[in-house]
Amino acid sequence: MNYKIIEKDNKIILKDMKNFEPKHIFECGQAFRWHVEEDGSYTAIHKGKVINVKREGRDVVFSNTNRSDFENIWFNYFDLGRDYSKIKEELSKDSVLKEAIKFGQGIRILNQEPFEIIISFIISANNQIPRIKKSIELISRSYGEYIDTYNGRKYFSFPTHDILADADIEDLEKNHKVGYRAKYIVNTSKMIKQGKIDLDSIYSLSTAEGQEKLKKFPGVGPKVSSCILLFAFNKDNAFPIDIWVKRIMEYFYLEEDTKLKDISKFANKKFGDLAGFAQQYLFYYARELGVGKKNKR
DNA sequence: GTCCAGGCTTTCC
DNA sequence: GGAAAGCCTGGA
Repeated sequence: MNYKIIEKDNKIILKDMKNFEPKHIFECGQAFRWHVEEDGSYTAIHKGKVINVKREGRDVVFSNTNRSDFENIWFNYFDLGRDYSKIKEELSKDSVLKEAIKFGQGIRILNQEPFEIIISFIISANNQIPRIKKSIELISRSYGEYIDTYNGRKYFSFPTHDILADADIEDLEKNHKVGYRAKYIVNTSKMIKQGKIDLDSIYSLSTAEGQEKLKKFPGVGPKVSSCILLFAFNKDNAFPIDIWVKRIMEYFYLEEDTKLKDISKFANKKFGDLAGFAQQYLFYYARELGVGKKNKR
């Protein structure tokens, strides 16, 4: 890797770390549990550990952690084994991506926990990011376990599929603000609890095969399954098409009202194995620009 | 078999 | 009042 690791005072510091910008990573819509602190750092919980991340000049500082957890948990979570300079160089051959990467140069794709991501993206359908975050927080507080307090804020683990399989649908719907998605959450959790679909088996499947399997869950369609594959199962060629990506793809590459399947085919052909990374740069770019609002018919 | 319209909870702008 | 990281159902 292109950086040096220093450990001190319950912190891990990566010196001269490139391609790592907390704002880009945590606000490109892939993760919903990162809380921004007053000093611009971000705090979240993953695998029963609370961590705080901050960029300080040329370095990135990880607080409330140690060498062992960093190597065993966070190295993989933050995708630190991957060469993002190479990915950006390859994608920059396309002029649109070259511009998009200027906006979100510090984006990385996190490796998150499958069950939490499945439920999070079921909630994301026809929803807004602030509200998605709120629902996930409420669910964790009610059904997860208290783990730690950091900077005055309590952190709770995301509940297991066994817990959510037995949750009350009306309680989720009303008190946790997920609305009609509540039954999808409970029924998906039940399918996993009953062993109808083995999540671990998806790691070794192709993207297309994994997508077919995930779409068996209620509330999971083409877009949500693509997100799950990209953000939890390491499928780099998955290309989730939400309203923003649809707009920006039509704006720069295709005509308006292109069918989702055709956008998908185009993206896979154009970006190939890097489609997932391209999607993240494009999504961030589209939202920064507000593409589509001005472009709308 | 594919395609498409309409409905869905609630919050945010 | 419209839109929001869409999906499900029913009918053509």
